[in-house]
Amino acid sequence: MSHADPRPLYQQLAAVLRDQIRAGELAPGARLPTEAVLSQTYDASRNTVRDAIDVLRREGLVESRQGRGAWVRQSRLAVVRKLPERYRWEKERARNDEGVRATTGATEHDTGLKVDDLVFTSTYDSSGATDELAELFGVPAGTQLLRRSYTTRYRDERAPLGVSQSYLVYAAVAGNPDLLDANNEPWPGGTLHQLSTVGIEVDHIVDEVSARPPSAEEMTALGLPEGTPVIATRKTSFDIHGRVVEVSDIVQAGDRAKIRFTSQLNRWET
Amino acid sequence: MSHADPRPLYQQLAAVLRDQIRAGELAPGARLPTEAVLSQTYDASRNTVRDAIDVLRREGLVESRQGRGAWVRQSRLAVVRKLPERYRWEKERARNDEGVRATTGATEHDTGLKVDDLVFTSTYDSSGATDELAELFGVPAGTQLLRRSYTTRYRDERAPLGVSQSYLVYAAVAGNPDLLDANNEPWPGGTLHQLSTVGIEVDHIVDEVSARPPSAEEMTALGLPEGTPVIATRKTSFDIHGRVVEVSDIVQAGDRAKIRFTSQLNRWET
DNA sequence: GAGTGGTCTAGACCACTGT
DNA sequence: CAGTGGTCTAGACCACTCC
Repeated sequence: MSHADPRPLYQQLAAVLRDQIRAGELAPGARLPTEAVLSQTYDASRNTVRDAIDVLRREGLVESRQGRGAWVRQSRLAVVRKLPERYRWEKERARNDEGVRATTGATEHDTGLKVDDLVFTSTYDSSGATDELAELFGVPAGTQLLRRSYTTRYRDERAPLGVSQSYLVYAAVAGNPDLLDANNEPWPGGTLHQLSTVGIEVDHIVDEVSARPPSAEEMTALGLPEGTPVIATRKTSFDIHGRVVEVSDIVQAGDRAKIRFTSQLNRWET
Repeated sequence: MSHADPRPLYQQLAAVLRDQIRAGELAPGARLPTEAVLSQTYDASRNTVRDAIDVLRREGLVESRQGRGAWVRQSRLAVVRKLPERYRWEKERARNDEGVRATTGATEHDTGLKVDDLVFTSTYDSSGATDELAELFGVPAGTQLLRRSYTTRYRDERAPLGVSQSYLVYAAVAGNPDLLDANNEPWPGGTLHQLSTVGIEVDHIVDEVSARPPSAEEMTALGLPEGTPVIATRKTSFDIHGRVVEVSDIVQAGDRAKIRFTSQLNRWET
């Protein structure tokens, strides 16, 4: 590489490879030269070559697999959450005929995929409210909550698209014992219909979206390649009296999730 | 470290430090032991210690500064974009008295900060529409577009909070020459008022949000610490005739931006 | 100048993948 | 088995910060 270039060697090498990828010389899916070859080609130690490839991995451009090699990453299919359309559709559907509800799910609405392509798993348990959740729900800390944990994944893949945990005040939903049993999932009509069975109508939902690096646990749980961030959404549902009735924390692989918000504006008076 | 543990040494060491951070033994802002000390303490080579710290850097838990040391990261102040409230407020404000408009800006609405705390810079130029933009605007590829580039930063900080590029069809806004000059920024009343001066009323805005690792360029431009993702938003504004009138690409540091979207639902009939 | 993290080397062995 | 990337070492020098 160049001695005039003030950047360290591994960054120069990363830039060379990055340029080749951007130019299409190394197309998505193409295999990179082996570390040994790069080491010889650019007269750098193998560790330096590895540092360069690390840079590209963290940028999400390259993925390597032990014993096999390194490849230019393909962009993956993303699931789009469309708000507020999705929630409006869910609420409408919660009041529809039961047969219709059973055949089609909320995630299908987002992805256009058939129900058969996706696998849900759910587990239920209960826990005392943390200070944070207690304040949101307006109940004393330690109040019993129903916690529902979900994962969604493509049938043909090991790693889930996302994991979520949903919290409800136990006493508020205990009026319908069916809601306390994970075996009733997936519930036809979804959460908005579940809540309607105990007399709760949701008025508005607030989604707070942020991006961050995955924790070590999330990285393995979601099967994230090095450098992929997660999109974390805190979803809070309010009933028609302004009370918080559900809180969900949703974590999705950043490269597989998009969120599309539509803001409808009022017309100016003419 | 332990020989029974199947994880590699650097991951074990990362886990030890991570646990100390989570437990608060290493509080936010606290300095980590030096690499030399860690190397001796855990009987690992300095490179292995560095690998462990790398893991924590990528998780956003640790930040190191050359010649000084490594610290547990403090969470930074985040800017919250509140939708659709912000757009509704902008549109309302676009029709208000000029004096009111000058004193308060859209970002202040989001952050609660005073105008003085934030610095905007803007540059204007024009470019031919790419295929992608041409299709969005419904014009032939190559049609002249006005491109406006913005950065926002805190007055006391070097690195910007975010950068954005906004595209308008040149011919559509040329009716008001003031709109073609960056010296008129910040425009009182914002973009929605700018558009109103050439007879355009915006009907709805679509924000498509995704998270990804920063490119090398974005990392330096935004001064991102290792491991921080960016939130990329494609904002598309439609006028009351359904035409696309503005397209913006907004890139924000992931640890400094949140988006809060409220979905208002229709009431069920009783 | 002493101490810190950043870069780089040469070489070793391991874990996993393919033939 | 050979070839690949993953881990680890010991040591060197550099760039930067602080005293």
